Amino acid sequence: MAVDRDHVLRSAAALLTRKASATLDEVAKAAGISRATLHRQFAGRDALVRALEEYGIQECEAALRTARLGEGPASDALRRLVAEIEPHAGLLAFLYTENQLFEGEELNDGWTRMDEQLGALFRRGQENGEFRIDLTPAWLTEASYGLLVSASWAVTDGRMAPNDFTRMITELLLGGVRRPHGEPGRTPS
Amino acid sequence: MAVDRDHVLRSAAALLTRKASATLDEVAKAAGISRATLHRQFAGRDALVRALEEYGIQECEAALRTARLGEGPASDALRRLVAEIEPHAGLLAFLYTENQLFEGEELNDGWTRMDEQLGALFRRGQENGEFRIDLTPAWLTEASYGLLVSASWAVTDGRMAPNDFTRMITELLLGGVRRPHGEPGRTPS
DNA sequence: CCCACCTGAGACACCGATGTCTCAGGTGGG
DNA sequence: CCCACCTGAGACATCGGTGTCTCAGGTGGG
Repeated sequence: MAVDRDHVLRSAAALLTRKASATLDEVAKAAGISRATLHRQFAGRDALVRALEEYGIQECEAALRTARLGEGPASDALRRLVAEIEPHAGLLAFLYTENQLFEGEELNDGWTRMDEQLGALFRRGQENGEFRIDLTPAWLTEASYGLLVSASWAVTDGRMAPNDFTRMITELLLGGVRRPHGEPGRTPS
Repeated sequence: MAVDRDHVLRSAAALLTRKASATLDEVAKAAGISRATLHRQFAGRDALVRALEEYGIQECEAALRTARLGEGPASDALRRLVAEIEPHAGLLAFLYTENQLFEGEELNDGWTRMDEQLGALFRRGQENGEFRIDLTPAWLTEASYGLLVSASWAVTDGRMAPNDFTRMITELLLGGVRRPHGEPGRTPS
C-alpha cells in the first residue's frame, strides 16, 4: 500500500512548482523516498504529472465549492475564490504552463468544468449589472488564470509580498488600474 | 555568412511559440535548412534560445520606443504599448515561461530594462492621478505580462478572436471588470 | 521466532535529443 | 572553365533522463 501517496503528491507539487524541470530523482528525494518506490506508485513521469493534474483540479474544485460562487455579489464571490485558490496557485501555475505541452493530447475534463464555473460567475455578474458586458466571460476566465500565475511567480520570486496576493489580483481584476471618476486625483508636481 | 540568420530566428520563434518542445530537427525544417546548417549558426539549443531571447527583447524594446510611453495620458500610452507588442506576444509568452526554467542562471538585462520602463509608466500614471496608488507598479508590470501571455495563448488556441487582443487586455487592465458606478445596470430577470 | 512484504540502492538497457564529423553536390565568383 | 565555399544528408558517439530488474536489509504481523 502506498507509503503515503498523498504526501508524495504534495511534495512533488511543491518541488515542481519551484523547478518544473526537476528530475524524478529529485522528486523522489524531495518526498524522502527512493526512485524505485516513486516508480512503484506512479508508472512514470507522465503518470505523475497526470496525478498532479488530478490533484490540482480537485483542490481547485474544492476551493470553488468553498467560495460558493453562486451566492451574494459576484465581486465578493470572486474575492472569495481568489482567496481560496491562493494556496494552490503555485500548482495551478505549473499545470497551466505544463498544459501548453500537452500539444495533441486530450486534456482533463476538470479544466473545462472549472472554466465553466468561472465563466458562469462572470456571466452572472454581467447579467445582474455588476460587471461590464464588453469583456467576454471566456477572456475574463483566461485572464484570471493569467493573473493567478503571474502573482504566484511574483511571490515565489520575491517580487511580491505574499500578503498582497489576493488583494492585488482581485483589485486589479475588479477595478482595473484607472482611478474611478468620482475620486479626487492628486495634482501632478 | 549566415544564409539568413534573421529568417531562421523568425521561423524558430514562430514554431517554438506554437510548440515549445520542438526538436532542433523541426526548427531546422521549419526554417527550410538542415540541422547541420542550423547548428553552424547557433552552437546549440541553448544558444538558439538565448538568441531568441535577445531577438524578442529587441522587438519589445522597439515596441516600447514606438509607443512613446512618456507622452500623453498614461492610459493611452498603455493602449499604444499593448497594440505595438501584440505581434510579438507569442514570442514573449514563450520566453516568459522559458525564463522560469533559467532556474539558477543570470537573466538578460533586457528584461530588467523593460520592467523599469513599464514600471515607470505605471508610476507616472499614479503620480498624475490617472491610476490608483494601491496597486504597486511592480505588480502592474507583472500583471501586464501575465495578461499578454494569457491572451496570446487564448488567441492561438482559438479561445479568443485575434481582433479582440488589444482591446480585451487594455480594457481589463485599465478599467477592470466592475461596472463604473454611474452607468445604469440592467436589472436581473 | 519466522515469514511475507515493502523499501532502498544500485546495475543495466533503452531512448530521444543533441553535438560532431565526413563527404558528395552544387553554386557563384574569378 | 575551375575552384572555393557553403549546404544537405547522413553516420556516429554522447548524454541525461527514464524504465526495469535484482538483491540485500529491515520491519511488522502472525
